[in-house]
Amino acid sequence: MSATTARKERERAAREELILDHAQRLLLRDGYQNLNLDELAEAVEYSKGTLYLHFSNKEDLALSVATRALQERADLFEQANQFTGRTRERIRAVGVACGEFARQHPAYFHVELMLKSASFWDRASEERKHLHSLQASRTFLSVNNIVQEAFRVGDISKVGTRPEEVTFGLVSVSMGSHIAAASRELAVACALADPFAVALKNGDIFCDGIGWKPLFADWDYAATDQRIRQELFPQATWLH
Amino acid sequence: MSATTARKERERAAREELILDHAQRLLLRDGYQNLNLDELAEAVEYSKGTLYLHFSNKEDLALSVATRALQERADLFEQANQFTGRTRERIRAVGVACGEFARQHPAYFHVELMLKSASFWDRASEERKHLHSLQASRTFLSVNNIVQEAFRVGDISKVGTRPEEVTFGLVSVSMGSHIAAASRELAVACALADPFAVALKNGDIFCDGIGWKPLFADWDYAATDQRIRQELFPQATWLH
DNA sequence: GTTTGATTATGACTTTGAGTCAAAAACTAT
DNA sequence: ATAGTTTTTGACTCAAAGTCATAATCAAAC
Repeated sequence: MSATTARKERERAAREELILDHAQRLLLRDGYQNLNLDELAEAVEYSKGTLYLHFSNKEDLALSVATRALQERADLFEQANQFTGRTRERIRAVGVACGEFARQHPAYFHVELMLKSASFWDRASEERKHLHSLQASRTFLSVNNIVQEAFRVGDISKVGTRPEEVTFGLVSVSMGSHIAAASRELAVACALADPFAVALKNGDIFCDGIGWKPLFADWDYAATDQRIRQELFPQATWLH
Repeated sequence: MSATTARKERERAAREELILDHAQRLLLRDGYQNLNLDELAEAVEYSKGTLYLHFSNKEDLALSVATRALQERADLFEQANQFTGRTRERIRAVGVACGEFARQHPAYFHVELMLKSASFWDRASEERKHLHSLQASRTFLSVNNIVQEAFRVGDISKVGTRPEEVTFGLVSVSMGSHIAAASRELAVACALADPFAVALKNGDIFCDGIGWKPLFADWDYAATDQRIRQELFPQATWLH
């Protein structure tokens, strides 16, 4: 690749990031339905045609926004995987990372939900779909690795249950909690103080339920939390 | 109200059901984005204008489809509430009802997810929104009643936890499991045999986690299941 | 520094489908 | 049968996604 082509490639990538930045902002403000490509073109100061040089259609664009966020999430998960300690402390680090991500990206779960609509996957390009599933695998493996090890070292010893079932449960609890917390009506009905904390708490209950040692009552997880925050998120400001 | 007016009202209601039936079918086949009102008008053999005599816009129509399904769900939940036995057996009856509903309405969770998109609630009519929240309350209360009683009789004795938090957890686990199970990729990665059974299993784990007595290991829940199926769903055919 | 051919960007245009409303059809009461 | 009222219609408007012929820009050769 010549020097010129390399520069062009860089410029193209930068423009794509610019488009994604604004698309994310508008998506967050208006939702997918009301995302207007004429307005987006206006915002990034390129023509609508140029948008289509990057993305094959609106779904493809939205999927890319979601994938970029998912990548950041996967990065956080893998970082959390570096945390040292008992396996249950490590899965907790992933839980905290997940909450931290949700705090920083209040719209992410909305976007992810949007992706569950079948029509999306019909229209998005194969390439973007592949990139998305790559990042999805990274988050899945981050969790599953820890669960596997927990079985290996005997911190989980539930007979008749495969590691993947536990991973599936953890993902379900986490996803469900965040989605449910995002539903204002339910959050109000349940008088939830901190919708992010509730996902962690539900995770604790689930882990206790499968008997993942050390159980919540048998360990100082407040200390673990503090260590997680110091080691993994030293920059973040913790209000509680 | 005169006899004529009464008849007209009946006819109008019947037409609305007809529209909702076909809308549900097309929504299931094509998703919300690709639901075409011209095609729907064609299918129900009324003009497009007539659709707008019933629903103020496309979102309003989709919300109505969702509400109708939710009503059926709330009916099942309230039926399940009649089940007699220990509180944990009763919550299990609700769980089975939830799974039975998911089996009968494979699209429901997709539609419910769609509703989480903010733009929906901006455009739907106040009346339809109210009807929806009414049905949502019914399902919430069905679960919350049992949880309250479990605290009252001492089957749950977790200090520092309010009943509503437990209810929120149960809803999260159930919703999360069904959504996660609907995601083909994850279900395949985890090699799930029965995506419906997994929601129940996750519920068991969660209940064990909060120490809801009798614990899963201390009671013959297979027998409870059989009783639930005989008493609540005698008509259904059980493959397992 | 000008020409030329290739690449890239544009925005006017096409198409699609949601939502409207004046006119037509159907119904009701006298 | 007729006049007045209500209901239904589908051609129309309008907004926004997606296209593509043309314009602008760029890179290499002379």
